[in-house]
Formats: sequence, structure tokens, C-alpha cells
Amino acid sequence: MSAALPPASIPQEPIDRSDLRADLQPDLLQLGTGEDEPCLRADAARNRARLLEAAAGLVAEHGAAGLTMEAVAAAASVGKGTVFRRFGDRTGLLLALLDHSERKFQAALLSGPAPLGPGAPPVERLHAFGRAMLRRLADELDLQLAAEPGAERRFTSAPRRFLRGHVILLLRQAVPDADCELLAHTLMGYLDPVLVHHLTRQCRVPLDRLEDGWVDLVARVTGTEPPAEP
Amino acid sequence: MSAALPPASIPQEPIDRSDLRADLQPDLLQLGTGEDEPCLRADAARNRARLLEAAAGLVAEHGAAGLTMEAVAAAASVGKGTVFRRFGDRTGLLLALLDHSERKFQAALLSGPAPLGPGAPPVERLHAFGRAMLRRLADELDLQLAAEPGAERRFTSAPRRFLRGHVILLLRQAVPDADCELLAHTLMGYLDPVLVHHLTRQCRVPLDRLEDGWVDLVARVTGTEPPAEP
DNA sequence: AAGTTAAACGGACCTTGGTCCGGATCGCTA
DNA sequence: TAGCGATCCGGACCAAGGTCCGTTTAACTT
Repeated sequence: MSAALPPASIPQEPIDRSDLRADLQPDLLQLGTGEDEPCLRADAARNRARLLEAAAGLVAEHGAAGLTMEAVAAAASVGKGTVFRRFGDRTGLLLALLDHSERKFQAALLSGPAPLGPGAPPVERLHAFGRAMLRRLADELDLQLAAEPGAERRFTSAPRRFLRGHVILLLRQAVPDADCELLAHTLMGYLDPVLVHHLTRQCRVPLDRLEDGWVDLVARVTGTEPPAEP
Repeated sequence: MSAALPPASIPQEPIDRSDLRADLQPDLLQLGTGEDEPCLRADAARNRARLLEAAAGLVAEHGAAGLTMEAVAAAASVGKGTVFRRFGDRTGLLLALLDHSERKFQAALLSGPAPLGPGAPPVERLHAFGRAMLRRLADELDLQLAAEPGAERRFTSAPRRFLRGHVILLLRQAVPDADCELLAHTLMGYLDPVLVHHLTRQCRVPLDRLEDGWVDLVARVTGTEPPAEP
């Protein structure tokens, strides 16, 4: 159905991790690292835990949007520099806060039950993926929004790269002769937390409509018939 | 080809313009306002011009990314408060800098020659639209990037709304029984300056491939055959 | 021409993310 | 347990966007 584009893969800009604490990009694909820190000095690990706890508390209290780094530092009885050394920047801290949910979701994709996990046909998995993403975004929306990286890292943060990679894999199976990298960017754009926030919160679009929109989009992009609606 | 979704339009969040200078959102669709300011006091108009000139100079010198509001104020021999009163915020200033190009593009869409302007079938106009957008982004990329609004306004700035509205109109003609608002968001996502920057600058994807990707995407979304490649 | 008022001005001030480096700590080794 | 180097800590410091409010001035009225 499409022009036979060479599915040459897009060279991912080599992220220079030289100046980042291992902590910040636990693993490019977050696989294998059973737990967090491989080796942190005792005091560092203790402070890290206290910071996360303090941050979680402040988020629960004032909302993720109102979280300031100084407040976190103060609440953890720690210097501001410590927060930044550990998490790099504000986004890094928020990302760490989301890490648990993130890993759970990734696990569901990699080894959970079909159709989200392996075992179902790729198009079906795409449908399930989008629906799951939308629902997950609907919860956590505040946090996801606050964790939105600045323009530079919007497409290079570890979680985003993983999710995009997942979509690329499924698309390669579903539409082998398309430019799956670009198509994946398009699909992921639909699942952008900022867009979902805009539509659901500012425009009052019900989540159901977003899910239907996703299913329809996947059907169009893959050239398949949309599944019958229940 | 798609489930018959009710094309109920998405209620655009009523932008409260109460606290914004008319200047900032010259017109929701930027139609009709022959020139800029309807009524600015003489000194205000003079300062506005000086600020834009100064800003343009600084951008040419240090790049759009390095533009600071204080520098602009100083270069125009004006107080910092004046810059903010006139343009609202940094983004507003950058947007004003892009205003000329923006209007030209809008004019081309509304009354220029086909297929960009009216007269061609909608799918063909969509193809032309994306290609033109991509090329325009490729120039101006620095400015477009610097003018990227914060997360809140990413989908509500006047230029974006106009362009999205244009796409919605074309989609309504091309695929009347689809959820065109959501589809338009998807298509516009492909034309996001930040994405284009990521792909072209960070991943070294050639512009041609992006254009091919757009054409293919439009074909898939509208369920049409991709046009023959020259 | 003087008076009046709404608008514009300017720069001090605040906030917050992010940096820096001298000093304190940890954990290892002898 | 004393010594030592690598690691970590902390808070002063910086930059830059954005706000505030007392003062100035353009433009209209009489």
C-alpha cells in the first residue's frame, strides 16, 4: 500500500553519558538492572531515598507542578546541590519518581500477557499498547506532565526511547515496507502527555474518544480494518 | 474505511484573553488585521519597533537560542518591564519575530496558488501543505525552536491553531466520517518543530525522507494511493 | 493652554533552576 | 586503627524569566 521506502533505521544520536551519573540513565533500555544503583556510597544511597520520599510527599501535598527543588532539598534536610548531583535536573527527579510505574509497564510489554505482551499479532498489540498508554497517562497525568523534559530531550529520554522502540518493532512486523521509524514517531505523538492533557483537561474530550481515535489511527496507518466495537 | 465516528468538533478551550494585550493574539485566526496594532500609543509603537529591531539583531548575532530578555531591553534602550508588557513573555517576542513569515504562509494557504492554496483536491493540498511546512521549518528552525511555547501553550498558540484548523478543514473533505480533529493533531505532530529538529539535526535524517514520510502518512491516513514519485 | 486620565515606562525585586568548590565522609588498606 | 584517596555534601552564588508599583507622558477635553 505504500511506496517501498527503504526501512533504513534512523541512527540514534549517540547520547553522551560521560557527564551523567549512572543513575540518570539507569540503562538505555532499562533491561537487566534488577534494582537501582549498582554501587552508591552508603550516605549517597540514604540521601537518595530520603529525597525520593520527600519529593513524593511534597507532590502529594502540593501537586507535581508546584514541586521546587529547594523544597525537596529542605524537606529531606539536604543541600540543594545534593538533589541536582543525584538527579541531574528537575526532570530527572520527576522521572525517578515515575520509575516504578515505568518499569511495571515495560515489564508488561516485554513479558506480560497478550495482547499487551508477546503472543498476539502486531496490530492487535498496537491497539492494546495505545489503550494502555492512554489509561496510564490519564492516571499520573500530573506527574507525567511535570516530568515533561525540555524541548531538547523530548525524544531522547530513556522511557520515551524504549516505548518508541517497542512501537517500531511492532510496526516492522505489521507494515514491513514502510518507514517504521517515522511512523512510530507519528504514533507516539498521539500519546504525548502534553497532547493528552490538552485534549482531556483543556478540551474536555472523553478518554473513550481518544481510545477510539487511537484504534482508528492504527487501523489507518497499518491499512487494516478497525476491529469491531464491543 | 473507518468506524463511523461522530465528527463532533472538539470544543476549543475558550482562551481568556482578558489579561493579554491585543497585541499578543492579534487575531485568533490572524485574518483581516491589515497591519499590526489597531491602536498603540505613539511611544509604545516606537518602542515596539525598536524592540523587534533589537531582537532581530541579537538573534542574527548570537542565535535565537541565546536571546535574553534583558539583552533585548538593553539593546533597545528600554526597561525590561516594557519588553514583557509588550510581548507577554519570551515566546511572545519570538513569535512576533516570526510573524511576517507566518502571515505570508497563511496567505499562501488561504489565497495562494494551488495546490497549497485553494483549487486542488484536499488530499493533494495536504501533501503540498506538509512539504511546504517541512521546508519552512528547515529554514527558520532555530527561531521556530526558540519560539516553542512551554507545555501549556503548545497547542493553543495562535499560529498552531490556525494551521491545525487548516488541516481539519482539508481532512473533513478528504475523510468526512473520521474524527478529523484527532487526525489533525496526529498530522500536526509530525510537523512539530521539535521533532523535525530532533530528526534532521540530531539524527541526521535528510529532509527528503521526512517529506516522503509525510506523503506516505497522508496517504495512509486518508486511505488513498500515494502519488507516483518523480 | 492647562487639566485630566488612562496608558506606558523602568528598573528594583522575586523566584527558581542550575553551578561550583572548599570541606566533610566513607570505605578501603596497611 | 591510622591513613588516604575518591566520593559526596552543602549552601553561597549565578542567570534569566517574570512581576510590581511609583513615576512619566501621550492624547484627549474644555
